Amino acid sequence: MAEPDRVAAKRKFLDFLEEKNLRITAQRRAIVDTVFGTDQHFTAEQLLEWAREKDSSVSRATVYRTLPLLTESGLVHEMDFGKDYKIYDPNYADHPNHNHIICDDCDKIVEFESDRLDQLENEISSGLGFKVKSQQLRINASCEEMKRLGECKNRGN
Amino acid sequence: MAEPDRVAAKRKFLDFLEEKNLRITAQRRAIVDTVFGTDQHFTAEQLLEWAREKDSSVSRATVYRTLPLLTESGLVHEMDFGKDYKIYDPNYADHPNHNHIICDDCDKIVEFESDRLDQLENEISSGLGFKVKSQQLRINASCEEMKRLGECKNRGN
DNA sequence: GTTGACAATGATACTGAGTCTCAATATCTT
DNA sequence: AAGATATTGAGACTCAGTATCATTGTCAAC
Repeated sequence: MAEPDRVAAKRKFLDFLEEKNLRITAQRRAIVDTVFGTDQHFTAEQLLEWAREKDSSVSRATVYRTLPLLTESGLVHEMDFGKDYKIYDPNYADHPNHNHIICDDCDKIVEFESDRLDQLENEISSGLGFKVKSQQLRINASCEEMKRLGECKNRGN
Repeated sequence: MAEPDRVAAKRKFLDFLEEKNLRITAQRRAIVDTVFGTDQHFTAEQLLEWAREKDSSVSRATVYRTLPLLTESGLVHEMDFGKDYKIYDPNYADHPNHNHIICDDCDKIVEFESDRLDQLENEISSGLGFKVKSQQLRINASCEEMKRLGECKNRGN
């Protein structure tokens, strides 16, 4: 969340490109600057829009081509909340394995981490004969009740 | 999983339709018979194909119209594993709140339940000011390691 | 600094799951 | 049997994401 982390993440991604002998183009720069210039979740379409503000030549195709590189590098997390589009999370490097609560009332997404949860998942998986590669706990919830009581506690997204 | 449960689920759904003043048509019968005649996970397109074997007049539109009724009734569970199609689980009435491990190697899906997990989820959610409406833990895993050791333990799907 | 191999690009056609529309048909009530 | 209306199938449509391809940009070798 702090500025240095973002800068570090950006550098890590540029290193990642270099390692794979991929070129650092103006469009990729615009996309990467956008991604690591926010801590908000975003969709591919939003990323296109934002990146175009930095470099109007960025095309939809390039955004969709760069997104897999970002997730492959481990710096951005791709998430599927059952909508017909995917959501990307640029905070993943800082908070690996975090999970999400989606409020069905106000569409806000709240992140949380839990060591107990991670531990439980590993226990269950190995008990079933699997090695966990990734996990995603999605909780669809309602803050309606909370609103009734006052402010809903979530911090937006 | 026993036969009586399937029959019960089917009756529950027909009651559900009646309560909502919805009609029991030949097409819906074919769809319902299909859904509660298997314990396999299925996609909308698979359901269409199977239902058409019972009644060739079943249309894609009707399948897509009936699916939300099935999930609304609580007897079928809709799941999203990050593919571009949804997967439906007719075992939900028997095993509410169960979760899934998807093997990235062989695409098999294994179900599991955990009271400890349910409890932990509720704790976390209410701590954050939410009331859980539904939850879905998806674990992407590998049985590659398990295969190396012998048979992978999962029971297919 | 030219050159050339080839990575990367944008425009656009395409895919495929799921939705919408609407005229025709089936169901249930009375 | 008749009317009110829920339901239907066919097919047009949507929209996120993918594939294609001719053109352009990058970088290493010279």
